[in-house]
Amino acid sequence: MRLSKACWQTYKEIPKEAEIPSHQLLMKAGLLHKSGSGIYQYLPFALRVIQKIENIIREELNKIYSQEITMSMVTPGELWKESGRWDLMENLMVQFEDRGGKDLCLSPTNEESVTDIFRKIVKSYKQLPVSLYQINTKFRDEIRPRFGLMRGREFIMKDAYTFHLNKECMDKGYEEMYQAYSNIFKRMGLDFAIVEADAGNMGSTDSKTHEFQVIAETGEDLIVYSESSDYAANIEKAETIRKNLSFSKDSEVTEIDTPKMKSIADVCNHLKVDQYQSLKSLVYTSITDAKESHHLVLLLGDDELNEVKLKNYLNATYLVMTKDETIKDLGLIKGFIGPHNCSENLNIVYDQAIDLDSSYIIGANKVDKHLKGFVPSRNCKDSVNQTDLRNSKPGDYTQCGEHEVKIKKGIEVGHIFQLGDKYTKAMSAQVLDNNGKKVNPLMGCYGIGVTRTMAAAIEQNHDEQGMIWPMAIAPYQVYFSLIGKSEEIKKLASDIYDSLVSDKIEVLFDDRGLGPGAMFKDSDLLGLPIRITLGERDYKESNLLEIKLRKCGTVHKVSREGLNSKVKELINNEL
RNA sequence: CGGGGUGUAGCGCAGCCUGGUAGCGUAACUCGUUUGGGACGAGGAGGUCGGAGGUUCAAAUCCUCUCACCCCGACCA
Repeated sequence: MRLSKACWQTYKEIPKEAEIPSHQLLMKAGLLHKSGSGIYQYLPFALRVIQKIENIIREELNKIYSQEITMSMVTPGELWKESGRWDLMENLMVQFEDRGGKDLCLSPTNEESVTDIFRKIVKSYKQLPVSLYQINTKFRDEIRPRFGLMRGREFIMKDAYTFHLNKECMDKGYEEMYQAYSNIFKRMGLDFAIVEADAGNMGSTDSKTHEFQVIAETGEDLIVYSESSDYAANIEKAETIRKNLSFSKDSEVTEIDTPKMKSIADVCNHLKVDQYQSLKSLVYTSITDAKESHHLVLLLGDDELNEVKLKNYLNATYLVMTKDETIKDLGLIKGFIGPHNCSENLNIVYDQAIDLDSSYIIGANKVDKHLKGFVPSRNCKDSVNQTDLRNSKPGDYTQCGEHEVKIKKGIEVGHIFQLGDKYTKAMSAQVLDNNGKKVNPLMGCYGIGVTRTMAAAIEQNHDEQGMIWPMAIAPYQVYFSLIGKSEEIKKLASDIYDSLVSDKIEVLFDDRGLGPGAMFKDSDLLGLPIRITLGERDYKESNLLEIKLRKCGTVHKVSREGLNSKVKELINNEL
């Protein structure tokens, strides 16, 4: 592409709404325009990146015999009513009626559509497994779109679906997809982690699910991992253990004065003990099947509650912190809440890290009083419920107790799930097995956020000057700038450009005649991996062109004859 | 949806408190001079001040309503 013919404009200033590097740089470098909240236009260079990402995905999925299809973006409401998600997802889905009053929606995902296709075609176990995918636009009316492409309402997603006769087959399909995903992100040149994840509403709790996380400072997810083993999990899911805590056991419970000390830090400082010698008492209200119940959640004083774990443990539809007035009604004093002698309307849950036979400082349920020497196994009337509810922390150990964990941030770009028979059952998709018996096949579903991956690649790879694209997904491989204005040098540059193109090198030729500074700034901002400069003055002296690598700044001087092979070598090194 | 904020030229901002000629930087345009890290000079162009209503002789500025967008939370590729 010749820049003199391109529709491209960079900017010196960043639109104020852009807060994170990927959004700022995509706007500044003229790759993206905003159309509305969470809705963007992909300009030519962005589209090239998107297409490269898509093609890598296609190649890897085709290898595992997944077949590409395209499902309609607008789907009939009927399908969603069949699966029961029409009402469930009404906040996320844009729903509307056609002129005849029939319900329609913009697809936020396509389990229903694909199951509908499947049940119309597949009737026999001999046709299984089936693997289908599509890459197209999704619309989710997110509660709060933000961070540019990171959480748009309209976005491009690859969604794949597999159908299997039994669990064994589903596991095999899952494993293939896991491998394909690993290959996809490897080929894109991204630093990523594969982590155990929480299934959310998507699957049953025992089904496998993993997330693919691009490692980046601006990531919204926390990844718990160990360097000495292959353990990695999203913090929502991670179960790790604390080590080297020494507890004591007091012989009796005594009340102590703690005037105006409402926080654990205050009380423990006052008593000169470590915070884990106390119990943190949190009151939560869960709603399950429209029934409300209240829970007192106990954690070691320096631990934090993981709400996802609590929600899963309680099998709750919603979970909120209990309102102040309800806390009062339950006979609790905020700031001095504790598990001793409290209301029978409260369900008490202990975190796994608590040693039930040791003594702790707890709130006394009296103003300005705490209790010392509370031992759960001794001082609780009823049997004690205990489960893992805390957030993992750096310095914890994996379950086996051998590997210390750390935490880093990631951006979720891919997620693979085992769905089981949820949709095939709801939508009566059945095949005959080898006994002639009707069975509901098991499903897996697998997503990659294409546009989010583009943003994540920038989050991971940029500097003060601009973006730094990995070779495999760069809009072009080479930025070729010409400094000079004589007719001879222009002719030479044009010939070089033509020869690069005919050698199948993706080159962006800056023939706009700008000053060198402006060209270099644009080049660094756009972040193509390789920059070639033909400078009239230098070339007359030395007959050499300059090759500079965006990522490391390395410079090579090459002759016109050696240029193409050197560039090809550099490209192949990075692919 | 709750809390906070912002809307003035393509982009970034000032002006608003204390009402009275619509301003700066940058980009874009023309002419000339420039070519290895966002060149310089000169000239011109660009605005329903988010929208509606109100107060006033007079509103970007004060009042009311409204819309859009951004940030913090629940959601997710």
